[in-house]
Amino acid sequence: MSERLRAELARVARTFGDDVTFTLERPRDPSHGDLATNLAMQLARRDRSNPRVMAERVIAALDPSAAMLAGVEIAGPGFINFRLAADTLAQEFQRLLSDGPQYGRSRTSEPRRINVEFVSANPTGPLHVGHGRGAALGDGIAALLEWTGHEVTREFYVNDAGVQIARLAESLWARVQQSAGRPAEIPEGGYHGEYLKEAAAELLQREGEGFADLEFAEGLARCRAAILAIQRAEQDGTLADFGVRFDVIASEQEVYDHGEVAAAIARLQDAGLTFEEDGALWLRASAFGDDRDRVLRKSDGSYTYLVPDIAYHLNKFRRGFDHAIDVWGADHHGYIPRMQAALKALGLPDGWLDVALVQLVRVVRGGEEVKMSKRSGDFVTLRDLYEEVGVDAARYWFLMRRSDSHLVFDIELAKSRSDENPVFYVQMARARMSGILRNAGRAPEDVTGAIDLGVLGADDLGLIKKLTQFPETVERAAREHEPHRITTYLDDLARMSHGWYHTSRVLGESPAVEHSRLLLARGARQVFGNALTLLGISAPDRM
RNA sequence: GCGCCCGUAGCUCAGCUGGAUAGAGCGAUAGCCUUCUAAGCUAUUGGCCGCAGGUUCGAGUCCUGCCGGGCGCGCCA
Repeated sequence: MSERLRAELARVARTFGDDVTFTLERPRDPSHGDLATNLAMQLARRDRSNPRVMAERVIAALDPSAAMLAGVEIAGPGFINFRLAADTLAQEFQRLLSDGPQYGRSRTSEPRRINVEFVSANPTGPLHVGHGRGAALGDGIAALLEWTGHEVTREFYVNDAGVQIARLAESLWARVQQSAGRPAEIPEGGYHGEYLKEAAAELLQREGEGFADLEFAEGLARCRAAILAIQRAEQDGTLADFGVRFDVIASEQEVYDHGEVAAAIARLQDAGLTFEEDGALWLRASAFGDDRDRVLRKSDGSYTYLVPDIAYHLNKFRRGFDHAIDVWGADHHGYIPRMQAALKALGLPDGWLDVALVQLVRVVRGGEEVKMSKRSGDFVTLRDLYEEVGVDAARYWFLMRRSDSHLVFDIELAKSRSDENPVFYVQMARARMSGILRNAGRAPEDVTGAIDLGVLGADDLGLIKKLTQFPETVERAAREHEPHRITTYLDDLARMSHGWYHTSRVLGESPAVEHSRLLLARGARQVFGNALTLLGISAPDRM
């Protein structure tokens, strides 16, 4: 809605010189008009002149018809406040109705191919609550980017080549031996979980008793493949039931097998970015923004975790992505500088990789914290969580807060059917809109025609304005990679909708009012639905 | 010790590339409503935006130092 005015202001700004940035925003106080700019103050700052005088010059240069303006005034220290032509709001609302499920989508002027990598959990156990937050965030960021016109690939990276998976295979082999009635011990640093006993029993049943008689190397290799398949299937199932699907599952082992790890090392060496010391090979990371240099190849000849990770990111770059976003747990933040240093050293564009961090989640039941201990058994898996509170509540909750703030997940509250539960509150607001249309005996898409703002009151108009802010909210959330802006918007919209529901009767009003309010109910229902869909949350017509 | 994140109302948190008088929910207090779905509305209460400087016409927002909390600082992943 503000784009034409912004363009016109930009044109005027250029006539005063081309290096001026300005904002155009909705003032908090409605008496300040529909939109306000600080352009005159920015120009005055540069020229050391009087902002109010500058504002007059800006206004004189402005073409009111180009921006559909009904009023312009100078206010405060030099703001220019604009009032839009009365039918601007009605026009935008009609666009909401005609765009329907597409409302809120936009086409960026710079569409990019973007890879969003998230969850990427080790295949050594079930996904926990923290992975859930990463899943909701990554999927939310991906959806936002799609909504604004980017081409997005959702990717999951499996660390299937490290020592963790080797320990897991050894542990499983030990369980197989035990199942076959032979003495065997879980190795040092191995996995003691019950699920390995079950996996061992299954394996013996499927492969026959002779499986336990295999030679150690062969048995281990098959245990490794078996446990990897089991864990991957388990994680994929958990994510699929959570509504998250990946386009690409990338494997660390394949990065090795395809020679990419060796190639990455060679490339770093050829570029003179490495040196040898104490029998190890080091990366000169400190020359590229890291605090210190980092080991690439240990003195025992094996690689550190960093190397396949570098190779993997090069692989993503080679696949033609203009931009990559990684979602990591906040406990890995110390890893960012060395990754960025390596990519910079290899000549990737600045800013190519963006790392979004998710803070850990504290789970609370009632008032009591649920301790996350694998040993004690009251460990809450992601599946446990959403089977108890529902996928909708879980996804909404994970996205309610900025990802870099700590999140308190209150299971009792997320389960409750009350207005204290934000998810319920939002879904209820939409269900009420559906209810109005249902009582009117009208399908939403059959409520058509023009809205008449003249017959409506302040609550109606406030709600309409909020609805028409949805597209800019999506754009901003996408630009900042911040899905929580959508939940915050939904919460505001729900509050306004519940208020409207009580003050503004629809059915039984005069035909003109009833018609316009039915249109409003349809529009509100649409925006709620679009926003919830974007976040992967259902939008039921009845609660 | 060094680095990163956080610090906003009693609690949980928003706060738009620096903008006009810092907001919401919950809680508390008072009243209203009893409904197109019961979880609704209004008012009141509540803030040295961690502290101290600085930059700016203007700072919750940017810079510096300090305080408090979390996390990370391995030839682990």
